[in-house]
Amino acid sequence: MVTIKDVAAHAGVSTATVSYVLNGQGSIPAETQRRVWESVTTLQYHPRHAARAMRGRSHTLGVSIARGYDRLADPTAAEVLAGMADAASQRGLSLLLIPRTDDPAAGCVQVARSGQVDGVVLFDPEHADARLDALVAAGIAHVCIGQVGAVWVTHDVALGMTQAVQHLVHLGHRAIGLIAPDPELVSSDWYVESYMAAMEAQGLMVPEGGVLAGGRREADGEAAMAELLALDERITAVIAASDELAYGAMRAIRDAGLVVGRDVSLMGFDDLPPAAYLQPPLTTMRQPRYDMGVAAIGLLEAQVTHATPAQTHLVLAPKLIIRASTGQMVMHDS
Amino acid sequence: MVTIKDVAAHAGVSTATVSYVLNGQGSIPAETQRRVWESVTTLQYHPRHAARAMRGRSHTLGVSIARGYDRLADPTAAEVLAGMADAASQRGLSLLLIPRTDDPAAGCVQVARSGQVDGVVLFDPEHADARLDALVAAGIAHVCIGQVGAVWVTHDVALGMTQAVQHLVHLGHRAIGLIAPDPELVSSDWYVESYMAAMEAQGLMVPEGGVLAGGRREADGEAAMAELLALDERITAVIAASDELAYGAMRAIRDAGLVVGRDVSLMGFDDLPPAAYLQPPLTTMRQPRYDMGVAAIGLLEAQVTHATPAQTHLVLAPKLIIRASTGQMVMHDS
DNA sequence: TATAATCGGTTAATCGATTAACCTCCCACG
DNA sequence: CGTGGGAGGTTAATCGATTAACCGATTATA
Repeated sequence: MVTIKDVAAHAGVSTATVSYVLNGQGSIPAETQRRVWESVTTLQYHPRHAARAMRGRSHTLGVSIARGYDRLADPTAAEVLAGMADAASQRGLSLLLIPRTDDPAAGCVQVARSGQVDGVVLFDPEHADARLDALVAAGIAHVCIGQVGAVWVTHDVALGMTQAVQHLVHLGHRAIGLIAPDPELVSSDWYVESYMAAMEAQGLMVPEGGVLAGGRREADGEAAMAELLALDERITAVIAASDELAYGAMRAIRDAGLVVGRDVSLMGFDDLPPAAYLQPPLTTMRQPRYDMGVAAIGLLEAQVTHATPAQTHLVLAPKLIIRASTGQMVMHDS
Repeated sequence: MVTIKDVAAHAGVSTATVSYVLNGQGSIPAETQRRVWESVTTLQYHPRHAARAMRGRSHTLGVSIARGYDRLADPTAAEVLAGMADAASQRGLSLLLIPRTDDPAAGCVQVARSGQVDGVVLFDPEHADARLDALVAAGIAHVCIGQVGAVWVTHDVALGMTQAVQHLVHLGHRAIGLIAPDPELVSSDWYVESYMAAMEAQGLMVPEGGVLAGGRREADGEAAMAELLALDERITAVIAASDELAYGAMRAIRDAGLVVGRDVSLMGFDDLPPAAYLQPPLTTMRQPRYDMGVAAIGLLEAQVTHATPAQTHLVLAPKLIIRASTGQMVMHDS
């Protein structure tokens, strides 16, 4: 293994000089710098990361994934991670997947206390997340993907809901229902409230019984949709708070003998890959997943380097992806 | 920051004793060990990773993703990564996403030469992969996801194709076509040859013009399928070498006024998430992605620790996922 | 009896890079 | 002529953990 000593010997200078040249410090004449760099490339020298990290930072950020690494296969998480990875690379930082132990909170703290990482990104933080509490208690820099804790990045549910309602209104819909997320999730209230606000802003009444707590899975969406279709007031458009709920809702509509996009317009939230492959393809609000990852790294690095973050949180705009599951409202004479 | 000195002072022993206790070496009496451990927990001591890594290994493995981190959002890659992450955690190893630089090969070498990682997992290795060449030249432990280089992990195309053909034969099909991958990909030949072998093993003739080079994208599958449908010999079942090709093929079948799973049976390879949501849901060969990740870590760790790997490669079996896109052959009187 | 191993530890060297402190030479200035 | 100061380096302390070598007293073995 090539060390700084080898380079120093090869270039005929001391190790200190090599270090100064490498880090662009001190007053080293151009000629000497050239010699040092030449030795570096000749010997293929790469400073030992561990030795460097012993003083100062490790220039590595940790990523804590709560629900198991199979969560990586979820495109929602993977795209955020992709954004983080790109952003980190650009800043000369590495990303470390924090090993999952029996106690995730302990794992996060351990990896930071040991100096392996300078800060931690928390995926899927929950209300009372043990990891979050532990990081706060230990004074470790961190940022949450989702509106939890002190520093976080999230997507703009209110804006998304506003655009969703507007889209449907432009198509002529007035009776718009909502299949909300599982009430146990923090975000649930946000979806419901934003929907209410968006409806009011458009001067629309929320249909009687038109807001249903859906759940998380496809089946929940199916059940909720069936209920919505059974209402007295005919609902012509439905917003599902997630794509997965929308998948189920779509099935319920079809099972009722109706055509999605014609008889009933349906929207999702997320834009997961299957959305484009459904029959009909699903109109949905694409979440700015990649950008959330980029933003998270920015906030975390600011914390690590400046200690006093200029910003504590970011809310990113979603994007309306119009496909065939929403269409012009058609008058029925039922 | 709590160091080993603090622990030593608190426990009333020397730092060496603490080190021995922590690493389970030397002959330290139980009572002393107890005192040390007590101090460790009281002071919340975590050994500094950098100091540890200065001697011996970093206990970290690198992951090099070729095509950009957006590749992470591809469930194929994400699931492999999930397997790697779980396997690494279990062995007390961390996983580092290797930062992407202008020169990926240099990045891989740099991160290993600097001792930041002990070995590297290569995603998406190509025929003449610059990263692979660089790692070999530098003598760095590595393993490829895909049959390239000296140490690799892959899925069993031959077995998958055998099972696929068998499945279709059991359903009564005899005229089975193949939409092959892009001929430029290394794996293309494997698919074609395996298909030929599987057909022969079943005593079937390959239909005239029944093997078409598809490509990579959905559109390629659509075009190929259209061509297959136009053949003189009526083909009743088609195997697409990837789910994505199958998506397009499915569209072509529908556009021809035929029903997938009844008039024409269609299979994919991969089992990506959308496969289950298609109309009809796609029968496909699920690749052992997660297990490939686990296996890769195993091979890499063996290399890192024992220098002389017992195994140089692993071929894992895929799994047939039967859905509605394949069905009993029906006699037509066309 | 001489030699060696055991006990429960300690001391000090070591890993590779950073950086504060210092050194020497040379030139300019008063 | 003496002094100050910058240019162009060097020396050595330092980071935190690991580990070979060793300590003196006691006991087992040859």
